[in-house]
Amino acid sequence: MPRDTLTTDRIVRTAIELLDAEGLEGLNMRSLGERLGAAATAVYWHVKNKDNLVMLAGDEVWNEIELPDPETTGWRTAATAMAHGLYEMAVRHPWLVPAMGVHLMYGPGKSRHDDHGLAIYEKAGFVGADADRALATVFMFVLGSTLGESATVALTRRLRKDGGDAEEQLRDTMAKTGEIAMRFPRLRARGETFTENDYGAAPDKSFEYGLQVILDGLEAQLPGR
Amino acid sequence: MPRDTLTTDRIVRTAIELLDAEGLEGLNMRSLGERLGAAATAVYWHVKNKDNLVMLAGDEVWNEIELPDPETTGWRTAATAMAHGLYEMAVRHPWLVPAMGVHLMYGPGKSRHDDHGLAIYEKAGFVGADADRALATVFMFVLGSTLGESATVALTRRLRKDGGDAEEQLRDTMAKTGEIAMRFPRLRARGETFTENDYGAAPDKSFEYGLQVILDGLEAQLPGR
DNA sequence: GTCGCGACTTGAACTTTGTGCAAGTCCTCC
DNA sequence: GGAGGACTTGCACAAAGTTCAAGTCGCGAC
Repeated sequence: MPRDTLTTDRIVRTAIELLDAEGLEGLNMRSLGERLGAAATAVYWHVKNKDNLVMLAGDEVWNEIELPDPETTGWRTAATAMAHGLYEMAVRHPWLVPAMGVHLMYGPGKSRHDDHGLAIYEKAGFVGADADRALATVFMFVLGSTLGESATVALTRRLRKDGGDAEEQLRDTMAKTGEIAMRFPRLRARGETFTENDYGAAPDKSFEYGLQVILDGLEAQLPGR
Repeated sequence: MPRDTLTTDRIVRTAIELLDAEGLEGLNMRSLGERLGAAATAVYWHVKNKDNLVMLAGDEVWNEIELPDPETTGWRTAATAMAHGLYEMAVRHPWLVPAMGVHLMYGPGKSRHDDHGLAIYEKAGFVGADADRALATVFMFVLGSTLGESATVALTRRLRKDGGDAEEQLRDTMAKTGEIAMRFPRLRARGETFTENDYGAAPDKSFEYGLQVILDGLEAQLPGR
């Protein structure tokens, strides 16, 4: 029986927990070590450095996404399901998309996902590089859509940490946003319908709308109508 | 004649320069101070803290985007131009999109851009919340599309800073990526066409493809055909 | 069994960086 | 010319990433 030792796997899983709870800038090696019941620096034997750890974590989470079979449901249903799977995963791990802008993510997890995505669009009738482009179109849209959510999560976390006045500061931020918006006619027109959770409530509907519009557009590209 | 004093404006412009040159994690208050010819902490009189500075910078850059007039060119041309403007701006400032995932960006610059975007889609025939959704669809796609570029820039900068072996490490990274890809049938099939600058060359074409597909999809939503 | 070696862990220490603070300097207005 | 506010500075501290030399543990060879 080997000594109760750290493994890269356990480190990555714990890092993901910490990232989910504390965000990208909340993750630090000391608390990671504490959570693992080890010295902070013990991690460095298993993982090159923090950037590397984030990359490992940022690949691992792609494994959470279920891969629907396009044979049984049709490609469009499968594509929708996969887009939703990605969206929900990215919202569950709000550090992922920002991290993808700083570290090139690649690895078995993302590759598994990409490969299946290609399968779906090839099944739809896209050939060669067109399948890549179709996949990328949906993909980039989904990732972009989660940016706002990530920022909101990060903001509320920061406010909560700053002190008890999270509510007040959030209201303050919203007020300033609104005030600026008033200077622009179309934004002002919307301001009258605005509620403070505009950033929190709208995205879901907007995401679904955009996704279906994009799939419409892709469908129109297919040769067989 | 007032003393040659710092202004928020000059601070923000210098911060943008530094962000462009060194990236999000390369920006630090000491070198910013040095560049400004002032003590690092002098900045704190004008700006609350670093996060705040990044938010100011992250709003300012939106002013670089030209706003095409949909009356003279037609909405679709205008929408395409605006999407390109945003894409190029985001590539010029590769720290922007990652930062948008961590800080809620808002301010006069982004508002100006958003307002004009709404004008274009309203001109196209989208009414009320549909204009917001149409704009958001294109928008999120563009932002998502720049993520990969941002990451590549950040990676090469990190490699260059680590030492002279940037080339070697980049090749190493690519090799590992390829090796993993080999385990998945569709990725492997592509691997044979792969060149090392796959990440650098493909995006442009892919972006244009996706953008036009999305505009097709949006056009199909319009009542008057 | 014990010796040795490689796998793994630890604690101390160094460095970088964000930021608060008290003291300073400069300008303007009375 | 003095008072007060606008702005700047240097010092100092704390948080966090990382290195390193010195451990400790367990297994296989003799």
